Amino acid sequence: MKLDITFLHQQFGKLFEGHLLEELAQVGNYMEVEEGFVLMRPGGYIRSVPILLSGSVKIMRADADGREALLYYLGGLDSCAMSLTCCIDRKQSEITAIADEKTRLIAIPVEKVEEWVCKYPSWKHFVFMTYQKRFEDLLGAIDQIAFHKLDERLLGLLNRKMKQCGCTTFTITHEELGQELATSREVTSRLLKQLERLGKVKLSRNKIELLATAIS
DNA sequence: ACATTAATTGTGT
DNA sequence: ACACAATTAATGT
Repeated sequence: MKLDITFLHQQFGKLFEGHLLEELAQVGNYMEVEEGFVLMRPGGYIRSVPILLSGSVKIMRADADGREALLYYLGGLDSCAMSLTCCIDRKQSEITAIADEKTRLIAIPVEKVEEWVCKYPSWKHFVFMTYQKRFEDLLGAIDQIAFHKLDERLLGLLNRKMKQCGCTTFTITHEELGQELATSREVTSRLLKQLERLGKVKLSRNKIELLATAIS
């Protein structure tokens, strides 16, 4: 499917100047991908920079345990800051990008991305804006990674409670537990659920049982 | 036993 | 953090 200039005007008319739209129509590559489509994985080279038209894309990074940590979502008329940095240095990708739903996007060849930064003020502005947005998202992601030590605090708290009452099951809600850990109920629920998967703990309504494997 | 409500817990963004 | 869905306990009829 080739790009229609009228269509581009509808989407980007407010954002980009006319000449840029024309070039976009020439070199941009329109794509539609289904949910679950892997747009990029670690180690892959970046050949083009995407701009989303609709849908959303999850950007993840494998953490130390090999689990995939969510960095941020791409949506709206977003582009990907990682692509932008990587393509300038021709570096390999350090992230995984997966379509989170059916997504339409325009892929732009890397040469043009660089060229346009000098040529079109509106493009430069767009690039800066996507950096700014992603930076904010990343600050949020850092918070979540910092919580990695929280599961240990939770286990410690449960252990202390166990010693106090001399039994392995407590009557307590996640809400109350969250307050003791100075965190939200949701975070506590998720942490407890992980501990349950690891077989450290058994959950039921208003009740938490500390299993032998978790006692220190 | 069944319906209704409230509280707790789970999940996606 | 928030919104919403789902589940479970409690209560009234």
